[in-house]
Amino acid sequence: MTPPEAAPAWLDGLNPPQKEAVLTTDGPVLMLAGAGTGKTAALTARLAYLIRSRQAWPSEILCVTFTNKAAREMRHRVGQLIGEAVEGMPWLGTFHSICAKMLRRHAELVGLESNYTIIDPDDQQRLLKQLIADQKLDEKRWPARQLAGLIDRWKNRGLNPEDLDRLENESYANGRGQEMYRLYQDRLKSLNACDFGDLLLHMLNIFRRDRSVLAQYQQRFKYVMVDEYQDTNAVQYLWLRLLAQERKNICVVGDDDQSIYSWRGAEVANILRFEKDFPGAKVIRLEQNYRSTPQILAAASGLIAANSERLGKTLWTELPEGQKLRIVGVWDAPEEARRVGEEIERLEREGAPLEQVAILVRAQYQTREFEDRFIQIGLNYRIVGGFRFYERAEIRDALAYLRVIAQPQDDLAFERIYNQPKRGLGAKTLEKMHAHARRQGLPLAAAALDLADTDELPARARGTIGALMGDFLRWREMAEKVTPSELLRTVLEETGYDAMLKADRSTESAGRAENLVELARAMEEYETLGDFLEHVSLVMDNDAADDEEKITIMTMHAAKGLEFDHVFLPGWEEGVFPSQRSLDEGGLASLEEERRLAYVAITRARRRCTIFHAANRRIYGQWTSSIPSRFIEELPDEHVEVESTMSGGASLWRANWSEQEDPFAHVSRDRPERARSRGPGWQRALSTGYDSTPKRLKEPGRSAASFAAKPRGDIAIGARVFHDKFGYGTVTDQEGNKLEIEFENSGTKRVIDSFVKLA
DNA sequence: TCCGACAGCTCCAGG
DNA sequence: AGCTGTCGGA
Repeated sequence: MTPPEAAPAWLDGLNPPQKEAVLTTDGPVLMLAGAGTGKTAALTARLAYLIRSRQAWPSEILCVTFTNKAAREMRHRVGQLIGEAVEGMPWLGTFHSICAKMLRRHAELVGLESNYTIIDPDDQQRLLKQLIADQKLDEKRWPARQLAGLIDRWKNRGLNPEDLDRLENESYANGRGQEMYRLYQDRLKSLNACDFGDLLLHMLNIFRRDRSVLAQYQQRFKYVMVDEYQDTNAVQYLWLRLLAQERKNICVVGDDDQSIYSWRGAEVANILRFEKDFPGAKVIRLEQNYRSTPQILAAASGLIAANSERLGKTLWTELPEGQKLRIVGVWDAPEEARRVGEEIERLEREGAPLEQVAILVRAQYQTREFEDRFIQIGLNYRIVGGFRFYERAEIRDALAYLRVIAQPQDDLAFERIYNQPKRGLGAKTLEKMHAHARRQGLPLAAAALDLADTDELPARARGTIGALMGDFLRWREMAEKVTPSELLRTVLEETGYDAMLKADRSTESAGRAENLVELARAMEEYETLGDFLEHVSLVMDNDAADDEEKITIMTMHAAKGLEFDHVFLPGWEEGVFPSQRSLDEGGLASLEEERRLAYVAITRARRRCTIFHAANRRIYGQWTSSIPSRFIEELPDEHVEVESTMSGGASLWRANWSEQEDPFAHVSRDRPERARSRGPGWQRALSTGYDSTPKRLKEPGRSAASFAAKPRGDIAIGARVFHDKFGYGTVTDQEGNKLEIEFENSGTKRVIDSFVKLA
């Protein structure tokens, strides 16, 4: 280690513990950083220092964040510190994006190709639905949603199908959990796809199985840094530990009071056991808060003190006193929105920048009321999170086309668009394609191509499919020559998707067309289709860069790590916040997590924080009355001021609330973690040479492209066969897997051999 | 095959 | 309330 003789100016701006964190580069470091204590500053300074002092090249530092926002922020700030000279940082990003990048290089080790598709939760559920139907399970009793949740949780814990114990297995469809999980994983492999959870689990499996790959990354990463360490789940923890255990130059930053992702499998215990995992770890506490006024800080600290299991820390600040937290009780949700709107307009008149104003809600559904109101009064707002750009139907359609072009095995994408826009292909056709695909072990698109040349389908459908498949071949060739965005424009034009939107005179269709234009524009930054598709599934969110001044509406979760001068916290009512779900299930642990969330929310505020609670609110369309959140009661009196627009008002509610008893007597249960290595993976032999390289397979008089498939061994010319639809017949010709058959009652037809039985 | 009516579910949080 | 999936009719 070389302490710099002339410390750069940016090091001077740091306080002693921050400096220590920056300069302690070697060995394990645990930075316990309370809200607003400048941990991002310390982390970025540390990064810059490592690079500046030549202890590591940017490419030798692994820096993991939780959100894209945080990654972007860090990239930006490091750039400012060390200048443009350094080409980005290839290994700075979220767990998922870093793993996706690694997995592209080692895909074959888990039976994937490097152009694998990353499917989103929507695709995941559709896939599971299919599997549930295949297995003749009652989807009503065993919803796909539930299975998806279980699989996610298993993956978060680093469990492969074979790692499940009996108890886990029992948790779905009377002991078929493991079987369904395995089927799902097999299906993903055959689609050359993986879900979000797989990105991490696959990499963990690779690291565990293949020492040389692990060693390669252990060598590469001289330093590892992890932000929001309290939110790492088991699989992330295991992954990190493997990567860091060789050099032990790992610096993690976290705050147990801000652990709000246990629903995603995060284990606060990870931060508590860091010193055990890395003996001799240096623990550095950042306790000076630079963000909030003493009033805000005291209120938040008073609230979080109600939690039991804490590492404990004392935040202090040198900032001037400031104003107390304000608690406003209103009659109903519309009034709440009205009040917030008025307050923001007042702030605006006083000259406060709208960028410094945020409304933080517990759940996404709360945003609607504010949107309605703000549209009415013409207040500029931006909703972060929620419906992501790429979750809109038209965007998903467009992406589905691109996915099929990039990766013909992507059945989910093909299924989405084979009849979108409507081209007269319905459920019957799909069923045929599925049947054929399954029999031949082909991707759906390949099966479609196969069927286009036969008499299995009505002539019309055949022609349509042939044309569509021809289009895909052409687009696939085009993809090599033109930019992704040009390709998209062509596809939208040639499929008639554009025309479909134009023909639709509804109000939304114009917006949809705009979104597609926006999509094409966003694609212009990308050189290859693959780059873009990965980006869109992992990174793209809808806070499109715009220069207009806007207030921000987002969830408390999304707000972690951010700060605003003015923060509004609506909906502090029992059942909304803490949420009903957390009250119904999860017991004390769950309630404490809600309280941490409240702590996070309040500590986002720099200068002013206002909490609202409404007496009435619609829930599922039903007007429901509610009582103020217990968290309001828990705020220390000396740091709050209460205001109510109703007679009796909040103070009365507070009094009433105190009478309630606490129903959370029992403590949460934790299942022992089980995670071990799995056996050798299996390589799925991909069917019959179907790949993304366009092939010259044109045959005059047939559909644009034919598909070379292996014939069935047991059928020869002259054989007598039976077909479900056409009845008995005799084979008169054979070409690959296609037979010409003279049927006794249906004339001569071309059919696929898998559709007939030997008679 | 497509479209509209109706029933049932949801709304906790992210990559 | 608003969305999605299912069912019956053109």
